[in-house]
Amino acid sequence: MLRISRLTDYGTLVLAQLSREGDCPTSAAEVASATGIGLPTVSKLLRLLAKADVVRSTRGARGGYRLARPASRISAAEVIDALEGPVSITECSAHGSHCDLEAVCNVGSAWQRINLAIRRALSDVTLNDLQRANAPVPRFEFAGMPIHVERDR
Amino acid sequence: MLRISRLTDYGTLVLAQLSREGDCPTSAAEVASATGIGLPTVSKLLRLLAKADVVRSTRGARGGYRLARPASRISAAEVIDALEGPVSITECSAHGSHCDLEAVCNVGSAWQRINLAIRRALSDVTLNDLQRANAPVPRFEFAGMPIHVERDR
DNA sequence: TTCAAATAGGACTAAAATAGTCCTCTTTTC
DNA sequence: GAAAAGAGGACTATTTTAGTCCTATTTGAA
Repeated sequence: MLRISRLTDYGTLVLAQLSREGDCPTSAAEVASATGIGLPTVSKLLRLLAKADVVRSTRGARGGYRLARPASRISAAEVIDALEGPVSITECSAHGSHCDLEAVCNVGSAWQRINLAIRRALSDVTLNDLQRANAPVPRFEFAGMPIHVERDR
Repeated sequence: MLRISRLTDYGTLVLAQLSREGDCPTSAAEVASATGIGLPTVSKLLRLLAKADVVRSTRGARGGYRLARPASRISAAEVIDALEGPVSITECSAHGSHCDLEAVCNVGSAWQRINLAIRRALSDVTLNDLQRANAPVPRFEFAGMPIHVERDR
């Protein structure tokens, strides 16, 4: 349930690698060999991330990619949006209210609120957190109420 | 991103309908006609939900389905687990730690913790919450633009 | 000034997950 | 015993996702 795509998962590895490389442009090929992910796939990921301004590209010889800003200012939500598109938790909620079952459907809005809660949480998790193994578990809220979340287990 | 499947969405409609019917067994056909979802699909959903003990079935003539307990004690997480299987946010985290990139992968645990937090949030949302239709529908926006996505059908 | 190293972008294919349908069997009521 | 229901599984079609490849463009440096 609620799974991020494999590509997004790879995306975080790629970004983590760029983060390690610091500010000088790193080529897709270097990232590929450092992460073990195939070059065509890495290239595709980096292109998508560049389009979303999560990374910046430099073309030409000695070119490559680097993070568009520090890892502490890149959120998990941005990465997911860049790689999967900003879609919502249910299909119909993404269209406003265009769905065949509209007349009888009355459950939409709670899913939307759940979605919002999840997005908010993902916005609070940065690439830095994703890299650091022991960051605190994010706090979730639903309908304005904090939802209690356990610490590690 | 992070979308529940259409079947799960339908599942909540089906459950909402059963909840409205109260405690007497309601046939899949009745649910289908009340919700506008196809009968074969409704049957499949109810069978899965019965297997997970979210609904209880009565066989034979005048049989049907009813909720296994009050709507306030059925969580969104249970419904998702029943219809999509209990999987995690990333592929590798679902298998323990079997992934080709294991040696170079150091981002796993934060996703796992995000996953835990999301599950926790979904466990706190009940079918009752999902049915209550009116709460202000938050306009969903990203980077200032309302998000819509996805093709029409 | 030309070559090689890069990214940009899109088209395409293959594989996997999802959705939906259908058929047959069993259980139960009337 | 007939009809109304669920159980279960097999199957097909569709959609999504992943991954590859080709060509064009940009840039640095010999």
